[in-house]
Amino acid sequence: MKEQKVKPSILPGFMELLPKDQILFNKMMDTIRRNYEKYGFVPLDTPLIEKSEVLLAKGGGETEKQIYRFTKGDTDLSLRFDLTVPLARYVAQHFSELNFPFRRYHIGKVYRGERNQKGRFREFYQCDIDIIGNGKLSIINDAEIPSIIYSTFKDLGFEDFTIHINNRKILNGFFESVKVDKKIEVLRIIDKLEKIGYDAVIKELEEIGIEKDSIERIMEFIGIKGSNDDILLKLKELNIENEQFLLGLDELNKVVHYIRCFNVPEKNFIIDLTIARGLDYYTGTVYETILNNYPQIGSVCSGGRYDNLAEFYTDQKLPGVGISIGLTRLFYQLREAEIIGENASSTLSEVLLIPMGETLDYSIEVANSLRNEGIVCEIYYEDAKIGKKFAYADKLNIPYVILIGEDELQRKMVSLKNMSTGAQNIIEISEAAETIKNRL
RNA sequence: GUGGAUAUAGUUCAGUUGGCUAGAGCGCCAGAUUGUGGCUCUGGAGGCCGUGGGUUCGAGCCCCACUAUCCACCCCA
Repeated sequence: MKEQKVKPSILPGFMELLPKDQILFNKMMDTIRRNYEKYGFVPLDTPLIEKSEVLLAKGGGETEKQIYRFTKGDTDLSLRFDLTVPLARYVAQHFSELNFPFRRYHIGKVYRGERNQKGRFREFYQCDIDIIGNGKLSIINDAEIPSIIYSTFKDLGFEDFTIHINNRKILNGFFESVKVDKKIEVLRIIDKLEKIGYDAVIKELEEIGIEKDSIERIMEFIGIKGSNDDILLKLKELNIENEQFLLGLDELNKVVHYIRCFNVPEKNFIIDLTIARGLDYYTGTVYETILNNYPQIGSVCSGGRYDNLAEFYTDQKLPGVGISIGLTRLFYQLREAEIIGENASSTLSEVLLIPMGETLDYSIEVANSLRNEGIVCEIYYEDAKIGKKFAYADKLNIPYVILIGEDELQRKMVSLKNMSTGAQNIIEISEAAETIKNRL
């Protein structure tokens, strides 16, 4: 009788990686963290689980349906579905102990119980930065955010990407000026322009009952193209007298000005009147970042300005601006597109030490010396044929092997083998360390 | 929540109009004179063919139900 085994599997929508991918993933996360810290953001970590009353304070259908919610005893618990709501709670709770503007970054997992789909996960990492002001927050912050995006994606190894920038006030003001009241619906539709195309947008606008005349003006408006200065000029020349519109245009002018001060190249950011962001809490500047060689991936980093972060937890007026990188999705899609992962290694080890015969004591001594030099190494302790030990180094892509037998022990030296060239010679430990450190 | 597909070895997939003991690649294990990996060769392990019912002399294949997974819409990172 065979024992019945439990099938090893994880829930759909949860991603776990093999070592070679996890190493890449962690490198990306380190790069993002380093960039966030470079701009003076402080780290924050909050519980994965929050009280349901806290997470659900805002109410509203879509997110609420996606929340993982359960009870333990009498406690009503929920898994966080983003990092912004916990931030709001945190800032409201510790308001008196924090210094404003509060600049924090937060890298962590969030949970959404959605129907499964390609590139969509139920558990995924978000890498957020937000700047929260007490009462007010300078528009220059809105310009610094793209600078951080630029620096980060540059460091991640991308050259050709564009940060699309828009301002909700301009959109809202414009809609008011053409007498459109279904602003949120219209925003959602024009946000889809890139995806569904010009004609489909018109069709959808007709379907929700927008006047032909208004549709024409909307399409004309979102069709405004050109350089950043061109667009700013064209917007001004629309001569719209709406207060919101003019406020938004003024903000956008300042944002563009200061982005240039931050030395973000002109080719890496563009005013794009079609991006709106679905989320209804954005009130000013909004961002989306597109990798130009892979537009099908969609936005890899998005965010914007909001008026009041923590209105459900405090009377304090806390405006903020922030962005989020969906690292899990970004990584997944980069790997799917075979942009990364080509020559990935399955280990961090730079060298494998293979002891032969009674040389373990000496081998450990060698490993100690190498590690003191900052070299990542491991020793193969198991009893096996030498061929199997070399095969281990080979399969893990460990670039060097150090072979330690009786001969090496006697001479207090090591045999260093370069696994890609096959070259091998007996040298001093210090010389081996130098060789390994100097590779590439 | 709505719509559409799929389910065979660890994995990716074959499997003819229903017919003998269900196959292949990759991976895994072992070997090809025991101080040398990749390449090659030889051998081996590994399957309730998603689950339950039905049709049939006979079902991996046909029918029904269930379950699971995937894809798209909605929404989002």
